[in-house]
Amino acid sequence: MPYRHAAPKWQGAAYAEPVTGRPTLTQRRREATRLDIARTAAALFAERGVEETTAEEIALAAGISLRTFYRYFSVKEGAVAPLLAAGGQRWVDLLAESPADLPLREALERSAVASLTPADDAAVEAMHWTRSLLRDPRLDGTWQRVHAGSEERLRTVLAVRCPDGADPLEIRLAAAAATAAIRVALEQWAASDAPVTGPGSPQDLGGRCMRELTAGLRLTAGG
Amino acid sequence: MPYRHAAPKWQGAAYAEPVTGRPTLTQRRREATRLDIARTAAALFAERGVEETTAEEIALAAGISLRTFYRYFSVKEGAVAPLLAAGGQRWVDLLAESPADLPLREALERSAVASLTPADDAAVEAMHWTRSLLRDPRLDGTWQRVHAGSEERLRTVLAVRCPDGADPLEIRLAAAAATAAIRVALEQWAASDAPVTGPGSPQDLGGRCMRELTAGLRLTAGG
DNA sequence: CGTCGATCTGGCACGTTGTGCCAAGAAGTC
DNA sequence: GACTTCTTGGCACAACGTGCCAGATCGACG
Repeated sequence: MPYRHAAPKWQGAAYAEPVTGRPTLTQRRREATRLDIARTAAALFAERGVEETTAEEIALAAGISLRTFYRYFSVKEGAVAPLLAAGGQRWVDLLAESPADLPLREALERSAVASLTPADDAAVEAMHWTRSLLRDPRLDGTWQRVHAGSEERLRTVLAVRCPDGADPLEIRLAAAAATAAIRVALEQWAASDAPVTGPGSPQDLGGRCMRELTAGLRLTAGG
Repeated sequence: MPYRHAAPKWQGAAYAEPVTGRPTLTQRRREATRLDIARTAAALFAERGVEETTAEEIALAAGISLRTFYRYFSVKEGAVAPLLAAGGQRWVDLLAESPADLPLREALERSAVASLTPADDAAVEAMHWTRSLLRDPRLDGTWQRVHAGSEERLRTVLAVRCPDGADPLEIRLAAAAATAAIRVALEQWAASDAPVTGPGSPQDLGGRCMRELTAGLRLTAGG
């Protein structure tokens, strides 16, 4: 059950992205609706369980039709993916922006810890949703899929930063191991009752995992 | 969609497992049927794709009813899990049996490589099925789930081998990273056209990945 | 051997999932 | 305002996955 996410074809001339500034109004409205649905679904899933929540209920609660719901998310369980994937997205973005002369292992660790440090209320909220949602085994698939997406994007960024002749296997391994480290840190945190900051927090556990890992991975690129 | 696998309740007095020898005849027949379905499903999935294969077709081809199919596998895509999970099962079994005085990182690497080295025709067959099945994105979820299962079982075995005060986070990380390494090796092999032995084979790539990893993971237990 | 209890099986009904199709409305361009 | 492109929701529909029930089958025991 792939997450096709009802990819709109922004290839038409009409909704072309303006050269300057951000995406068009329609695009932003669409993204807002997407997040609306995600929050609605998260609330229902956390309150009454995934199994006991129908796609129609989510749609109705979000003020849209069932058919439209499936245009935003091709799978019911995937409706909460935007909340679960936000951190991972930030991670690869930060890594891509980090200074090129920084040793790769350092860049990886710093960006990971930074992405696990909630920057605003939305990030704190997303972490709490993560903790709630991870209690439902029916979202395991979504959780795995989200990290598979992170892993792939991370692989791309790593490939850019690494010397041209880098072994693809090494890159894949580094991306997979690093993603697994973040996942483990989040799972461990979610299973505990630690707050989002301080000892036992995601950035604490994540930092420990990443250090444990990068101490051995031969990521010799960079400074 | 959790894999409940229609767990039979072998708690009744009737089908109690004999103290000696293997499981009862009924149990073995059940396992055989399970593998039958798995092979049938794999053949259909590989031939015509997961999307285009209905659960009823698998059931019919395997000589059972649709209802019975769902008693063996609660999700259509999960029907091939036994084939994909065989290697991982062997891995944790080998690790659990490996000598206790062997350094953990050595034991991990050796058992991993051994489990990736096809021991019989069935193992070779399973590897070829793996390669075929990994081409269908609709089996990504099953693939991830299989490794999630391996990771959990590996965690259990590692916990037994590690000193009592071992950090749970460290154990989880090691299990996750090692599982990811094997997964990457298999994915890389499946994407190539390398044979099941020699350079580029699963045990070759798996060994490289594990060495890369264990060189850094602080698995200081054992000799 | 035959009885008994537990399990396996298949058929049916049923709610839910997810998609194709189409017409109506809204957004953006000229 | 005319035109194009995209979004929306309603309908129909195949497939999915489960609860339920009656019949067959298995294993134990006397």
